[in-house]
Amino acid sequence: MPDPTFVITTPIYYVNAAPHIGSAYTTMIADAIARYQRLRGKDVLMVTGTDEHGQKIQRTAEERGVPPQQHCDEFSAEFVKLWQLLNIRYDRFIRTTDPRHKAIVQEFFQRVWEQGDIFIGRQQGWYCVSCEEFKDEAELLEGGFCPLHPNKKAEWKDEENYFFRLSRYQQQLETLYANHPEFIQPESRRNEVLSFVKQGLRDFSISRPSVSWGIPFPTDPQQTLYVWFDALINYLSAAVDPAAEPTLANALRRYWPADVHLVGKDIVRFHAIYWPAMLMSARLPLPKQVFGHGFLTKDGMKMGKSLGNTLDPFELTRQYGPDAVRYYFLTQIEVGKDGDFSESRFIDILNADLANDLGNLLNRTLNMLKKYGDYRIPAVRIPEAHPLKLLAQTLTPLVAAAYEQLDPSLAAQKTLSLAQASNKYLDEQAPWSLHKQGKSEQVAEILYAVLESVRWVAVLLSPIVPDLSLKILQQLGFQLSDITQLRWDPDATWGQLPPAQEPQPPTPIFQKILKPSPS
RNA sequence: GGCUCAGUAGCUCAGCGGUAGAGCAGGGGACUCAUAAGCCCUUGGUCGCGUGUUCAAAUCACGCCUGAGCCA
Repeated sequence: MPDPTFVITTPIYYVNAAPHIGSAYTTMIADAIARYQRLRGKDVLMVTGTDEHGQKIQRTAEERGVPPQQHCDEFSAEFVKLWQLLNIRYDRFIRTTDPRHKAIVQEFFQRVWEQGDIFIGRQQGWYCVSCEEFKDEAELLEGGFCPLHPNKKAEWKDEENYFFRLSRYQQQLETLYANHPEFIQPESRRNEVLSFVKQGLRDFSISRPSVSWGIPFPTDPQQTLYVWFDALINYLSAAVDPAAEPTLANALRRYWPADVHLVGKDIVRFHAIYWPAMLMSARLPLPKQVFGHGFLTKDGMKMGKSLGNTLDPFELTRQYGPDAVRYYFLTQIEVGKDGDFSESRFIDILNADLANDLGNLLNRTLNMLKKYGDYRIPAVRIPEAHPLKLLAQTLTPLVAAAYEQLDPSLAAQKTLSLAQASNKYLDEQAPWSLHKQGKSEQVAEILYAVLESVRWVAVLLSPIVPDLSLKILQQLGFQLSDITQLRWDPDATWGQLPPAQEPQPPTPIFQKILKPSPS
C-alpha cells in the first residue's frame, strides 16, 4: 500500500515585483509543515509557483520595455532563487504560462461551461489594475484612488464580460461551511467569510476584453480569461505528475484534493468562496482546508514601499542565514495572527534559543565528553524512568499535535523545553564534580542522556531549522547528508543515539549574533 | 455605517468566573563543563475606560475609546 498523501500549497505569487517577506513567510510555513509530514512518512506534495497573467503584468512588462514572457521568466526566477536561499523544499513549481497549465484550465473551463455556469453580461465599474479587481464606488478614496493602492487611480470600465454563476452555489457553500467548520481557519477568517456569504453571493466576471496577456477565453477569442480564474486552477495543474498528460483525470490520480491551501488573509475570499464554487461546478473534489495567515509588520508599522520600511528577504537571509530567518518567523509569530519583525527582538530570540539554550548545550556537553573520556558516545544503560527520557516521551505527542495544527511556534516551544530541562539537569547533576570524585559511570550516564536529548531536539526541530538540525546530528557523529532521510519512527523516539559513536570535534553550531551597539 | 479580531509586566504573548502568569530584556547570587553560556533568586501590572450581573470578573453582558481586518 502506498504511503498516505499530504498536499499543501502556497499561493502562486504574482510576478509583478520582486519577492517580498510576506511571500517568504507563507512559503516558510508551508515548507515546515511539509517537512514535518515527510518526517512522518507521508507522501507529501508541497507546491508553490508564480502567477504570470493579467493586465498588471502586461503593463509592468511594457514599462520595463521587455516582452511579457521574458518579464515573467526573470521574475519567476527570483522566487526560485529565494526559495533556494531559504531552504524551501518544494516538490513542484507551477507557472501559469506553462502550456500544461493552460491545458488543465481549458479542460476545467469546459466542464464549467457544460454546466451552464458561464454566461455573458455587462460589467460596469471602477477597476483597480493593481488589485485586478472591481471596486465599489463607496470603497474608493477621495479622488477615486484604490484604498489598497493609494497612488493608483481606479479606472472606469464598461465591458462585455463573461460571468461565473457563483450565486448558484450559495446554498452548497453554506452547507460546506456548516458541515466542515475546519474548512476555513482560523476562526476569525471563517467569521469574515461567513458574513460575506450571508449577504448573498453575486456572480463574478471571469473574462476581460481589453487584456491580451492571459489565457484566451475558450469560447470567445475576443476575450481573455480573468487572471484569478486561471490562477486558482494552478492547484489542479500542480497535482498532475510532470511525466503524465496534463488532464484533469491525471490531476485527480494521486494528489487531489489538497489538504491545506495556505494563503494570506487578503486572498481568503478567493480560496474559500470562489474556488470551492468553481470546483463544485466542475464536479471535482474540494480541498480540505483553507488557512489564512496574518500579515507582517516591521517595528509595529505596516510595511510598504511608500513608507520605505520594507524588509528584503534576500538581504535578511544573506545576513543571518536561512535557519535564523525561518526560526524567527515560524516561532515568534502565531500563524493566523499578524506578527511583527523587530531586529532587536530577532537577535535576542535567536541568541537565547538557538545559540544559548540549544547550541551551548551541545557544546558544553561534547566538551565534557572530550575532557572526561575517550570522546565516544558512552555505552550505558539508561533507566526507564530517567527524567529526560520521561520528559521526551511526554513531549513527543504534543509536538506532533502542534505541527498537525499548523502551529510551528508551539511545536518549537515544546521541543526546546527538553533542551532547557537538559541544561538544568546538567547543573543539578554537576558531572564536573562527579568527575573529580572519579564517578565515571555516573558521568557517562549523564552525558549520554543529555546528548541524546540534543539529538531528539534536532530531529523534532528539523522542519523549522533543517540546516541547524543537520549540523547537530553530524556533530553527534551521524553520517547524514540530507535531513529528509530522518523518519519520525524511530528517530523521534528518545534513546536512539548509538553507543561508541564518535562525534565530530565540539564547535558552536549557531554563532551568537552581536547586537549593534545603540549609539 | 454593518460585522470580525485584538487591547494583560519595558517587548512578545498565555490565562477567559475563584487570591495576576511565561519567554525575552533589566537587577542580584552561587557555580565553572560551555558560544560570559547555563542554573538559582529578583525588579516590574488599579489585566484600554465605564456601568452592570455575581458571594466572587482580566475572565460574562452592555456602552465607549484605540488599533488591525472584512464588506466582491
